[in-house]
Amino acid sequence: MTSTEFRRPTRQRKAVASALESIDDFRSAQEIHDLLKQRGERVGLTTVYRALQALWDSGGVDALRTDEGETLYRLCSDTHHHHLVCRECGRTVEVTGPTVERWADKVAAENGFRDLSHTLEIFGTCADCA
Amino acid sequence: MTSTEFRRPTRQRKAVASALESIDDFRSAQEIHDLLKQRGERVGLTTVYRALQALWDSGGVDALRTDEGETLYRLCSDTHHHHLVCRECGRTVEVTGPTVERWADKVAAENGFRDLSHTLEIFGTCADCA
DNA sequence: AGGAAAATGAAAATGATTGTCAACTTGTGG
DNA sequence: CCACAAGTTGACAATCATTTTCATTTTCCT
Ligand SMILES: [Zn+2]
Ligand SMILES: [Zn+2]
Ligand SMILES: [Zn+2]
Ligand SMILES: [Zn+2]
Repeated sequence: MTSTEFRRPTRQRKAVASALESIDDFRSAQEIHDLLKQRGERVGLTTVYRALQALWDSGGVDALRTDEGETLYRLCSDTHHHHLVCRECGRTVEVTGPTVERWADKVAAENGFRDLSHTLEIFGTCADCA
Repeated sequence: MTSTEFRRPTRQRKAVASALESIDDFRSAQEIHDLLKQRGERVGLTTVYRALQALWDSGGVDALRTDEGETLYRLCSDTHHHHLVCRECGRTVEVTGPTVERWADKVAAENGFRDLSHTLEIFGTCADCA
């Protein structure tokens, strides 16, 4: 059950993965595509979308939805965590903690819900941008 | 600073507000539009979008983003809260609690972030759908 | 009444994402 | 070495929610 990897590690898929490794914050599929173009890697936009989707499916990346409806991706650690995102510069910090996890599970269980998952994003202005 | 109301309470805006009052769960702009059409209220889709946007701006409604990129709206209470959403039937429960609020503020402050806000949605399968 | 500001809505535009499909690559077996 | 099948690619078209445009209508105020 090692669906973490592509079925076939093609040049294009490796390029997308490599691009993700070279950046720290969230980027859109189109930005990844532009980055690859700058590097001279010729990868179709459609393929970038598919590669990111595949990485998401396999849990290799984190995805974030902007207010404008864009999906941003970032290589993520394998532990469950959430994000602190700066509204100004987009800087993100991974945050973890049992507190919120337990609270979410508890309140859901109290309402008879099963098979839980949750999304949590914290937005603010970081120290540098304040 | 009573921006909670429309600048002008037109027939169309009252119709949208009325539609929201008649339903408990989240609906898309298009669904609201269809509902109004069924009621015989003639309101343009664009106007429905604008009315919902205005209600959101003024804090009168809650908005939720689906995986498919649709924005759903629901009349909401005026207190800060989050949602427990059933993946199957879409039933939603408003949940509140200081625990998660304090945790979010604390972890953000620890990282030097200011002017905070956050989004949190819990998904699961409700008792009826299990 | 009369003019300005606000609001409406039909139609066109936007823009991210997905679908299509012919061409291309890779792996396997004969 | 040579098909052949399955996997993959990418240019292009299609989708689809939402936004823009802009001419027309309504509301508000004097
Ligand atoms: Zn910042
Ligand atoms: Zn969590
Ligand atoms: Zn349910
Ligand atoms: Zn909260």
